[in-house]
Amino acid sequence: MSTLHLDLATADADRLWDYGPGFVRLAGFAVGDSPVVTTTDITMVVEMIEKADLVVGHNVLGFDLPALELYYGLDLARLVREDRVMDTLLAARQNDPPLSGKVDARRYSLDALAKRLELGGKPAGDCGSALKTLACEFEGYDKIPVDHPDYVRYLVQDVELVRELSKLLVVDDYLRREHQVMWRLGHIAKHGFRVDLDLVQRLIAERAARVETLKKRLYTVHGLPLAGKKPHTTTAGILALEKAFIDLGVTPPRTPTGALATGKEALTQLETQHPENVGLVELCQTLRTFNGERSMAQTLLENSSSDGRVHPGVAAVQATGRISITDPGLSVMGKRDRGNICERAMLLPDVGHVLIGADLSQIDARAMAMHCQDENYIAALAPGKDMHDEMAAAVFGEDGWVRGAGHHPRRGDAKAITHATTYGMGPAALAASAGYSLADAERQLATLELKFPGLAAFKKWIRADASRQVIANAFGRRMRVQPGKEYTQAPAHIGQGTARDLMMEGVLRLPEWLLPGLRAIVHDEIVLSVPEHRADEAEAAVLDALQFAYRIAPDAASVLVLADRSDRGHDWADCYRSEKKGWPEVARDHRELMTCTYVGCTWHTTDNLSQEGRAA
DNA sequence: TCTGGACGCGCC
DNA sequence: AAAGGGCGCGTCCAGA
Repeated sequence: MSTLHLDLATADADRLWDYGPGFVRLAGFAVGDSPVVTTTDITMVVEMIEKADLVVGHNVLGFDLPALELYYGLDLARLVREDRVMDTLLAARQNDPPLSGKVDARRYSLDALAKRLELGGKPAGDCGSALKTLACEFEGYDKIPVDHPDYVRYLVQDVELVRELSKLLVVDDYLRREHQVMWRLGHIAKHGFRVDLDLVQRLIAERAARVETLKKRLYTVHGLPLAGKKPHTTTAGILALEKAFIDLGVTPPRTPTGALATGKEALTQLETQHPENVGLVELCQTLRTFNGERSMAQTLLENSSSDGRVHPGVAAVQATGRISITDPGLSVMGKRDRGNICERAMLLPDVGHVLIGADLSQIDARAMAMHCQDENYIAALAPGKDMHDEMAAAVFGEDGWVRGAGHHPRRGDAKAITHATTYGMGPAALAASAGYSLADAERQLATLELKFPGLAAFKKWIRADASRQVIANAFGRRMRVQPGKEYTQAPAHIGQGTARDLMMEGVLRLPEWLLPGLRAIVHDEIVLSVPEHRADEAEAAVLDALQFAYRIAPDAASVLVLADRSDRGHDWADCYRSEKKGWPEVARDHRELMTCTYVGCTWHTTDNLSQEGRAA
């Protein structure tokens, strides 16, 4: 068995996808326990990799091997298919999972791991690491002489660290599966998402104009400063705003920490409390409009490569294992709001392609059902049933609901309660968010416990289990729970983490010809760009992959995983035109009209039309 | 000049 | 005793 430990020295890592030849500058490798070799003969290293039984490296699946695939034709698909890659970054996260939040964001670098495991750290320079120091000195990672002794020493040390680290990491079945998963998701970064740069430019200009108007209004009417991107959140702006509120006869709203509250909630509350105060209502509305201004178009532009595409980062860094897509953050693009769902119109299928998509139905609830094995809960998720109707019937009774003839009148309330219970929401918060009395909220949560005893028992068990700090989901993903937060985090991690792995099960079941078309994963949704003439076939394949029955143990009851497909789109927003029937502008056909007569259309507004006509 | 925290927006 | 989870990004500010 020959194991090759690998690390590359490259130009700026951010430019992996568009730097061009010369990106990989120096390779360091060690076979087994033999000394580390460094070389600029990258072709030779690729040949060594293809001969090795196992290639080991830190983030090799996310960086080094894709670089060698892109620039040197490495057959990465084969390496992964034959289980010949071991990524110590993936392994480290499974071995020692991260807490939620940002606290653990820097715990998994090779440096940090080496320090934590006492493998001997790296000497730090002026700019941080030794490598950064060199990059500073020579003004660019791609300007460091490849024979610089510090550069070579750094690379040698990294390969040695990888080798030592790999000896300490446990490889389990989940980790092996995770390598397959992350290789597949790697196609999202590799191929990128095509951007409508003309539309991006137009939206940037329109936003700038709107922001200017808002700033001027706050300046002339309320005496706020004009400087800054958000004057009302600067020190001077806050002072002026406090004065404006007092002048308008109200006490300035506060956040829990005592700062001036300028958020949606506080402003809406002020408006409802003082509807007759015209000046105040105007101020609140202006501030809310300002808060709502986002710069997604700017972000897309800044992350676009020279190929006219964004190549986002894709990683499983979250405490639950959920997939983060960043730079740009595709998972946080507009969807629910009429005002910003058209952000997705900036993302396009490849030329000659259409975008297709599907989302998993109530996947968090199904994940909970699998784990808790509650008969009633599983029954509520049976095919043909509407889960929220069933939950409504369980909590509120069946009065006023005729099965098969429309939804339960309190379906919407039940939806919130189901969500609340999975995440451990208490009666007070439920009452506040849903507008119930405390007693009603208490009764509803209690009813839920009675009707779904298995669910209640499971939550109790997993909370206790979390006292060991690390819990595992049905697939074997290990998830860290913060001590003290077991009550809410433990069930939530199971719901989210298993939902994630069910989606990844679907990704693993996708036929390989679809992988180059992968464009985004948004937790329970998957988006692909496929050739228009193969769209039927692709949609069938995606639904087939995403839908299956799953049992968490040989003797457990199986639960179905079901998916709904979205529309074929000529841009990403276009995929939701039937889901958002009331918003005609979601459809690309509508957006291409010169003008429209729909009241409330967020595309054909007078502001937009006055720019230069939207339908170019 | 850079970085981390706070805040507030958005997504699931 | 009570307890809503997980994120990314832009902006501003304080502190190094």
